[in-house]
Amino acid sequence: MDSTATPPGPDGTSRSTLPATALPPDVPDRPTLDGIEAKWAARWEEAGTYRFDRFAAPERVFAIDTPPPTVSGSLHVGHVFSYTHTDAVARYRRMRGDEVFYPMGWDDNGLPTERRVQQYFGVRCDPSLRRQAGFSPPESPGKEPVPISRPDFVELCERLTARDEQAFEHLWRTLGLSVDWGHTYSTVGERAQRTSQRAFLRLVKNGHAYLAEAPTLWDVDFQTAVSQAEMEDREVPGAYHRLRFQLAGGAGGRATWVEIETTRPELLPACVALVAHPDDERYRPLFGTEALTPLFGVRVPIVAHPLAEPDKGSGIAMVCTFGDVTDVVWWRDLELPTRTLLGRDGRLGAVEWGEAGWECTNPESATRAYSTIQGRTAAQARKLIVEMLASSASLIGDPRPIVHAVKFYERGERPLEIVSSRQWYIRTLDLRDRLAERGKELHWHPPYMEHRYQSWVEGLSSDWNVSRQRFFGVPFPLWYPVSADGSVDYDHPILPAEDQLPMDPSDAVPDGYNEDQRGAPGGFIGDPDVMDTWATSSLTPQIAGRFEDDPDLFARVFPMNLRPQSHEIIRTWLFSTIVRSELAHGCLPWSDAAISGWVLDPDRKKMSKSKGNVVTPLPLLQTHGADAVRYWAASGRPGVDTAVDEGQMKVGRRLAIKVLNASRFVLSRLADSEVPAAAAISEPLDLAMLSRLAVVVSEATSAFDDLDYARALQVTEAFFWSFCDDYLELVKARSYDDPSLAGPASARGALALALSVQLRLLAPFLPFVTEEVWSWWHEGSVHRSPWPDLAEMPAATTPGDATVLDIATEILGAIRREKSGSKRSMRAPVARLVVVDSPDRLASLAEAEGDLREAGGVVEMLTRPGPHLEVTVELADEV
RNA sequence: GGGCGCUUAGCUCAGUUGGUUAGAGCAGCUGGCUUACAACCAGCAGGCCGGGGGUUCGAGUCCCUCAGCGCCCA
Repeated sequence: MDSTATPPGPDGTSRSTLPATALPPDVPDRPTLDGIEAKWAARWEEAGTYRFDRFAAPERVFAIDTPPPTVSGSLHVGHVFSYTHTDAVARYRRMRGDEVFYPMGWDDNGLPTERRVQQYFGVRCDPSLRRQAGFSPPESPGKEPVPISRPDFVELCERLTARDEQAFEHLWRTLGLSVDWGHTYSTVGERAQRTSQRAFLRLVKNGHAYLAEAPTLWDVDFQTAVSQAEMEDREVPGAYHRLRFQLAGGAGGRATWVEIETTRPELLPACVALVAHPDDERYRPLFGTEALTPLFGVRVPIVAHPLAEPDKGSGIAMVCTFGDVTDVVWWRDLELPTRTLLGRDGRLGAVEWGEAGWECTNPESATRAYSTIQGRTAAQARKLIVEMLASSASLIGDPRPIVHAVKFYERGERPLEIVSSRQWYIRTLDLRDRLAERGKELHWHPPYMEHRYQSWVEGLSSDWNVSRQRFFGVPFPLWYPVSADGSVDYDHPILPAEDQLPMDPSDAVPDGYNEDQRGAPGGFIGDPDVMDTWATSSLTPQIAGRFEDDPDLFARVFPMNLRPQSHEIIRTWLFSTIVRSELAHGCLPWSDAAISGWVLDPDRKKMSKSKGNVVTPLPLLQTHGADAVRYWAASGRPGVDTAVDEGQMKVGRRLAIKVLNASRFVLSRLADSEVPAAAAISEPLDLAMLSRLAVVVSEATSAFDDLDYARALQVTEAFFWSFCDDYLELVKARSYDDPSLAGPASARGALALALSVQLRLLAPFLPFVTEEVWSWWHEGSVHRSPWPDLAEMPAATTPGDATVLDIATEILGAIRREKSGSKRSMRAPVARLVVVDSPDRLASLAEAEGDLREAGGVVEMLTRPGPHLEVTVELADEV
């Protein structure tokens, strides 16, 4: 066996990848990149090149929990960017001998899919409807959306997402992701539903999930609850309104008014207290007394709470149920009553003034005032109530315009309201300290990304609301008993057995009941909601690893090694996955998290649909080729935002073409006879080149071990170009000589080894061209060949010592400079070359003299000892 | 308001624990078809390393401060 050709594998066994008899090489005359994506994508699939060995020992498994892309969203160049990073690492680990578990998932869960289906088919989900036998959607969307049952709606969602998944899979295969397509999952598929429902039931049983009626962040347009993680602040214009409240029983020379400032005057009817800071001297005398709301005459207590800000407005605020999250804190801490105003549709509901909870001094005038705003949206009501306040002299001065941060659902268009509703929660506040610890245990790449996680954990203010009032998603797998009087008993949910999962309670019937009893007194009713998409996405390790469905597989792949994702979903996906893993397994779901940056548009602006600057990836892949696009992506360092740069893709394509041509040249030098073994590499210049390459191998290896694929690429590429430009030129003439001589044999051996090593170093980045070239002279895939190792180098190689190559290259450069400066061809002969340098360096030079003279066309070469390098080049006269 | 990151050539970016004259690619300019490659090659030019202050024999690198950009959290 040829030692250059069969380096030992990482496990010490020899993995035969380079048969010694693969020559003469089957090298095309005009090698091309055209069509190699389709060709190799198909062959890799056939050969199962990236198939995961599900019986691999756990310590050999490298498992990747990769983001399932949202299939109903558009293909985005950002996908290509970050997935390439992960793929490069996956390919590296595979070549290192790991069994790489690299499944792909599709995120088809949630609102984006729901909306797309509504528009595409012209339907509307009505959860109160029963499944229709033999249902088929309208031929084309009509004017009015057709109401259909939840199971039917879900089926349409599945039908549409199946199509979207194909587009994504096509993209990934074109890009050359080395995923095992046999392990694909979807976040709303049967397996995901079962996993998600089972995990939820277990949380219910052990008390980590609970049902509660509580103030809930609510989007009035989507009419669904929203969790803290889906909420964002936006700066919007607003105004402070100064309102005068009469003090109840204020007499005897004391002030009879108090003035508050509010940005939400329309919530005045929902006012339940006035609050000031306990240390605020201005209001201290008022604590414990009461005031009357203007227009409505409701008595509200004046109370103290440290969250009241003395510097804000007049220093005293009105507490409403509920204007913002601070109101909720005050309401809870101070045990204030509830006066609910806003309904789920975002409009002011009916109020019986004077009745219990709405006691007031004059029900008649309160009713009159309220009738103006009842049924209006918050924005409409605000205008109207300001007019009324102004005419009743309760509004002091003009509203003061400000810009302030208001909470929005990240997909929403109107500010979030807070309504009281019944929701399922997962306890996260209790876990805060442990979650912070887990954040410290996780290896973050780059490390500073941990701050985002920690600040999120520190800022947690509520348990995780996982109920969503939507249709497409994973249903809550439970029912509630309906009492004899028709009221629903939420305190005693009916849980199914785990082997009944997945199930939809709007379709399934609990044991001991029959379908007739649905909704009837003494019967049952299904939970109408679906889970937050993150309640399912947070289980991707369990879904992909088939937790409980295949415990043997799960034990091999979990905990996983790598979670790659972008930074904006640290608080959602990364965080929630850690929560679920902590609750279910008491450990981190993965050891390392690689956080990629964003892709920016060519002008370094953030891409967004609304700006219309989203770049789609397929045209780029078609124009430049997959390897070229991957090259651009892999140049973006971990965590760094990177602009789409077609210039870089062109550079990548040139690199790929260079690989073709350089390989063709090297292999043509090897065509005539057997490839010499590493032991035949004896020329100092060849050994020097390999010394430098040995350094590249170790640098690329340690960079990859640190998940710094970009650095691995950079050192490899830099070496490759100098290898082509300098080393190949220096050995070219010698490599053409009689192969039975030692010099030419050494050159040929070094060329073969260097090419083999470099193709393997480049394989994670340029999987197509390296495989193409590899196939010219090897059986098997370069992607299953062993990662280069210093043990492959000839024994005489000294990593790092490349003096012979350095000095020969320097002098070749001087010769080229002279020819270029004299505007002569590179072939122009050098009549005389004089080199002055230290005796040591001259000795090194002597070892490469023959090659240098051939490469430079040097007729006569003289050397002289001196203090530093000095080169004189005398060109021959032009003929 | 608290925090994180960035600022180096016209552009995009490297630059390790402080250590020769700060690097690369692209773009630009000047040449060259050289039996692997004109989808190529050679060469040249291009920098107050954001501003200021400090530590040090020595700072792009460490500390302080200011400014701009981006992001996270409240």
